[in-house]
Amino acid sequence: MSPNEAKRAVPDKREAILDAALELFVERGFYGTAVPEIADRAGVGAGTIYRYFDSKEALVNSIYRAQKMRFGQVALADFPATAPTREQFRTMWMRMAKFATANPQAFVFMELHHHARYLDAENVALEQRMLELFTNVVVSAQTRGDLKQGPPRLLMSIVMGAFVGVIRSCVEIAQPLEKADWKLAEQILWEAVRA
Amino acid sequence: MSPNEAKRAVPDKREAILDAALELFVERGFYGTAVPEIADRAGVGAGTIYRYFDSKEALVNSIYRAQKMRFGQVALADFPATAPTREQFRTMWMRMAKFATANPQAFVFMELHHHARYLDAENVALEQRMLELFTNVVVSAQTRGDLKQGPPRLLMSIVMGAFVGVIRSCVEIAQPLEKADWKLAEQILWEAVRA
Amino acid sequence: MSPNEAKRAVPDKREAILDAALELFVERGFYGTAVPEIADRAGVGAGTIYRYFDSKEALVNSIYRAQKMRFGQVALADFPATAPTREQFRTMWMRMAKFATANPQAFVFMELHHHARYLDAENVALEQRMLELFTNVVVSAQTRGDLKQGPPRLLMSIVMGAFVGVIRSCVEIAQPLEKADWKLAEQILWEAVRA
Amino acid sequence: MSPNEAKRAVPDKREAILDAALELFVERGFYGTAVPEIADRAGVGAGTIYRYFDSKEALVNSIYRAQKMRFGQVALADFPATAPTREQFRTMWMRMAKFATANPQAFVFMELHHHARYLDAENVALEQRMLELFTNVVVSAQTRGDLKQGPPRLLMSIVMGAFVGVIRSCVEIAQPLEKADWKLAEQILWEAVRA
DNA sequence: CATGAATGAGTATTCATTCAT
DNA sequence: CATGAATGAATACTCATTCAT
Repeated sequence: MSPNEAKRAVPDKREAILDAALELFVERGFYGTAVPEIADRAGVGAGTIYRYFDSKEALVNSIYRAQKMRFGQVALADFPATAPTREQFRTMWMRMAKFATANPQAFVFMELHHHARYLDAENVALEQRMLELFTNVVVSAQTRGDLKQGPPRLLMSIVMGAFVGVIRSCVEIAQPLEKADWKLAEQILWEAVRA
Repeated sequence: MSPNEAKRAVPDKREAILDAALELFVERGFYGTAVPEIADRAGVGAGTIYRYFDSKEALVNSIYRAQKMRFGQVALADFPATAPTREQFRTMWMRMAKFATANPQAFVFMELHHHARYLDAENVALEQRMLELFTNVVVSAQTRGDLKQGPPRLLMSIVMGAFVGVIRSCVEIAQPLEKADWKLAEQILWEAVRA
Repeated sequence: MSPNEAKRAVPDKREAILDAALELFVERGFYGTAVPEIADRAGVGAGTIYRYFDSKEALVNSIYRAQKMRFGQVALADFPATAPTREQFRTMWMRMAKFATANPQAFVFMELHHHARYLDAENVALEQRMLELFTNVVVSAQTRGDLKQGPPRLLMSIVMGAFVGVIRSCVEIAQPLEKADWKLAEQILWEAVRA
Repeated sequence: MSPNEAKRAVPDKREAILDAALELFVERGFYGTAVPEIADRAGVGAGTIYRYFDSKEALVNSIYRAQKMRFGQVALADFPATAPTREQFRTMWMRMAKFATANPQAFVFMELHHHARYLDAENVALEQRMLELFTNVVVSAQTRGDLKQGPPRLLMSIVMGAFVGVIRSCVEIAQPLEKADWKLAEQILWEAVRA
């Protein structure tokens, strides 16, 4: 058995804790979730959580950081900077859709904790950085005359808000969206923001 | 002094509690807000809250019910059922914008508590009823061929999600949107969903 | 209408409070009874209780004092000091039975609060005085050779304990004892303690 | 070190809580005793009580059940069903005396909570069962013509009431009764109820 | 005098965190 | 390393008491 296989075969406790906490934070919120509940669902002792995380706050920040990074990776890796705007929009949207379909809870988690008082400075900065990345993309596209003029913040609020709305609706009825509907949604939003 | 003035002159403690609680629930969440904090901000004793509400849950449900009704009044009163869809859309959007601009916190509050586990049956039913009202409007417009085909739920998620996105963005930067930007947003969303 | 009649016709609030409190203290105990509950049952405002009594403790002490005095009056007034012991015993027993039958709750109340921590010094002294009166009667009877020898305290515990046992049994089944049974009980206890 | 010794060496916290609570409930009553007081006297943290008992009510019911069972064991184990009534009476009385002398507080506790509103259904049933056992013994003895005729409930009230009176008197002066006095009391009560 | 709304200290209970095993 | 029993500070809620009307 290779070390790699071992790792996958014995999923380490840290991962189990992160997964359990993510689920519970989405279901019940941060303050509505007790640490021993997390331990129970993760199948570890309550004390064990404190071997891996300094505190409940550190735990939620770890989750936030990890998911945000993963999302950033998926959404922005090899961003087709030179492709036409229509192409860029479709790519972004579909990558986000892919991530959110595969990890609906992670997506909702990020939404819920966007502006939580217990997010640490590092996460606030991370959030800020990603916002800037997206803003740059929007501004460039506006400059090229491909998107409607107007406050970039407004355009982004609309697109991201709509995207979140669709995901939340999926989570509510516990049913993923069909591929065709994702495409329809993408089409709709493109028609919304294009010049 | 008229009775009406008298009423305004004696600031109602019940109202003060509702206002303070609404603010805090938005800032910190339900479980993140301590009852004495609410009392402090409302300028009343902690025990006083229990003269007006049976429990913290009853309080949050009272707020939800009151705001949802107010929103329903504003958005749906004298709905122009016979007007053209374009006109209907604009009316709805601008009414919602007016409500949300005047009560941004109330709007965020409703979003946050949409699916909270502590919402009582009455509020769940109320929520359901309002969803149906909106759905009917959408389906009618689709039938007339004025809106894009596709799951009504999807269209609504997009429009409402976008609207919420815009409001949240305003709350984040603590600055209301200009009237012109509201019109722009309306235009954008209309282009998104129109046939 | 004479002043006396007026008093009986409009039973004053003080009396109503005392009655309500007596009942509730018996039903639920001192700490188990809330002052507003007393006010409700007495048909007065909560604040009114504090016009007549300094505090909840003062109220319970007032009740104790009043009932104990009434009981002392009934039991010891015109005590037949020169009658034969058998006669004295019967007289005492039947007077106590009469009092307890007419006021079962008052009797249970006194039992329950006999040694409560919140009894004030005056009531402790009153209790002490009445105990001495009874002890004197017992010691005299022992001296005359009419009662069994042994610690007077023991004899009194037995007789009073048995009496209380009978009363509590009546209260439990919410049914007063028949006259014949009272006589039987008296006969039994006399046979218990007579020389 | 044997397992048994180990058990005694590690003083059980559950036991400490039960003991402390029993004492305090006798001293101050159920509602007059604060949970942290119990914790203090037991030498544990306040939260610890809730690892062993669901609530303050569950705690008081646990104590009641345990003591009642212990008392039942002591009083009724190997009951000399075929012995003469005089012998049965002496046996019962002395067993009860032994129990009550060894555990005066436990005895008073049971008396105080006999009819408390917070006794659970199981304890009410237990109480009922034990009452029936005693009633059967009395009725049998009456049938044999060894006890006075009359309501069995009355005879039992008298004997148990007298017994409780004696115990309470001991607790009041914080001094156990001499063996001779127990015998005297037994003699007195026997003469009270015998045919 | 009488009231009952208002208060805040006090209650039962929970929960993040520690630490002996 | 892992545990979960133990802790005590913090929470929701109650209630004796006050005081403006």
